[in-house]
Amino acid sequence: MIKKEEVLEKLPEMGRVLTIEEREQVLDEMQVRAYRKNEPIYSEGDVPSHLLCLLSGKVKIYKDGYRAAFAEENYVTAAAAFEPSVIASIPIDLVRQLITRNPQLAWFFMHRLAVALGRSDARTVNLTQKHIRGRLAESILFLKESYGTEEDGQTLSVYPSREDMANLSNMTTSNAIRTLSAFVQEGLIVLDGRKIKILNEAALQKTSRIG
Amino acid sequence: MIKKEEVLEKLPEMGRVLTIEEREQVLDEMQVRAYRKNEPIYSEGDVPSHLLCLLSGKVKIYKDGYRAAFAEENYVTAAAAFEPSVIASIPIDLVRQLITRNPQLAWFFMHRLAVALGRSDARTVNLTQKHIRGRLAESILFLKESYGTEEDGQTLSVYPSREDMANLSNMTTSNAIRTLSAFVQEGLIVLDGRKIKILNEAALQKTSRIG
DNA sequence: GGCAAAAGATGTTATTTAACACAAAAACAC
DNA sequence: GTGTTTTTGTGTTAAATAACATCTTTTGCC
Repeated sequence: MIKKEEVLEKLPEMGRVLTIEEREQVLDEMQVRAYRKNEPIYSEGDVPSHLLCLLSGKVKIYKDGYRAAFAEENYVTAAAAFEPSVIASIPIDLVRQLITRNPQLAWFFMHRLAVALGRSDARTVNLTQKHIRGRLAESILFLKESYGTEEDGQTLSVYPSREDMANLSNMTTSNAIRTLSAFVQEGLIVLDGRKIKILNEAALQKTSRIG
Repeated sequence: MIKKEEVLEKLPEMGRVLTIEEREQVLDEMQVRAYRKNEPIYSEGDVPSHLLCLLSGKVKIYKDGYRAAFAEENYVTAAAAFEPSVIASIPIDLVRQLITRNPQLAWFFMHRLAVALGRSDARTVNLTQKHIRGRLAESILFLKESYGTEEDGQTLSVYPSREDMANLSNMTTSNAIRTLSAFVQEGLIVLDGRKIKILNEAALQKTSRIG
């Protein structure tokens, strides 16, 4: 069982800009739920009525998470737990209320949306302007930035399948396998099953830029 | 000379959510300026200190406009007037103040950012999953949606060069020229210099989907 | 008008990447 | 364990698209 009091501490940056009373209200109306591995969280076409916050675990989102509720569109993607995960859901009406009363929260979300928009545009450039090697190198670096590494500081702490890597980098699974092998040959990375260990990050960054 | 009073009327949806006093303040601090054709508006690396609103004319933006100021990043793109244009610039500090006091304005911007993020993601899919014909067809339809048509309801009211079409669709100029010609052969469009007249929008939409 | 520069058009070739076929290995079920 | 499915790996072929060369037409400028 998850204690709600512990949850708000984890609501990453959002909790910080809330007043005591607002926190109370969030705790009151929020639902917290655990998901098993591969359990669906939302499906394409669903109406987003809650702001979803991933508290722990990992989720495979096919496009995005918190965007749909604000755009007042339905989900165009689906999401499922990638490993056992805990998710808090806050009714979007409450979020709207809070934003109305707390301008700092409004800035918080605007800022995140604007940053996400910049990233999305950068990703478009990455996927359209770079060749296979550059795209795959970028994906590996992206995974490191997003999820970090194990204690050695080199091994990614996510273990994506070759197919996942292919989807992330917009290429066929065959080409992801082949190109990963090439990176191993060149001493950029080491593979151990699905574990990816970065040996030469500088060279990987260079590959991401020039292919 | 442009009268400021006339300007606020034109600030598209933003003006609507402002109170009388807020409008006064915007009018007071806002600068309005005309740009000649091809005159640069901002350059890559500039620090965005104002919210820019295009009042009339057309601007060629290489990536986006109002995003950078909220993301608190510098411009990663450049923009120039595509034809004679008028632009209002509102200090971002004032916008921040207004948002703090007027929650509706916060919602307005959040909504737009969220919608733009959805579009950006859709564009990524468009450019990565579709083949040349699909991408070019989509670009033509996009231009119709964004800028509309002349009185005949068929001729686009923008006149992009072949190179512009190529950049928009992520292909070489040669291929843009060739594919546009193919569309003419197939009776989808008619070309007259840079004018593009849509003859068969349904078929164009089908081409955009299936290539 | 006449020249220079830019834009448009078209054909040929080279490269990249997807598609496909198949085999080996690993994960999973019973 | 044994059979089954999924994932991974590798080679071959075919398709899409970029790169390049060349020519024509249009545009802008003096």
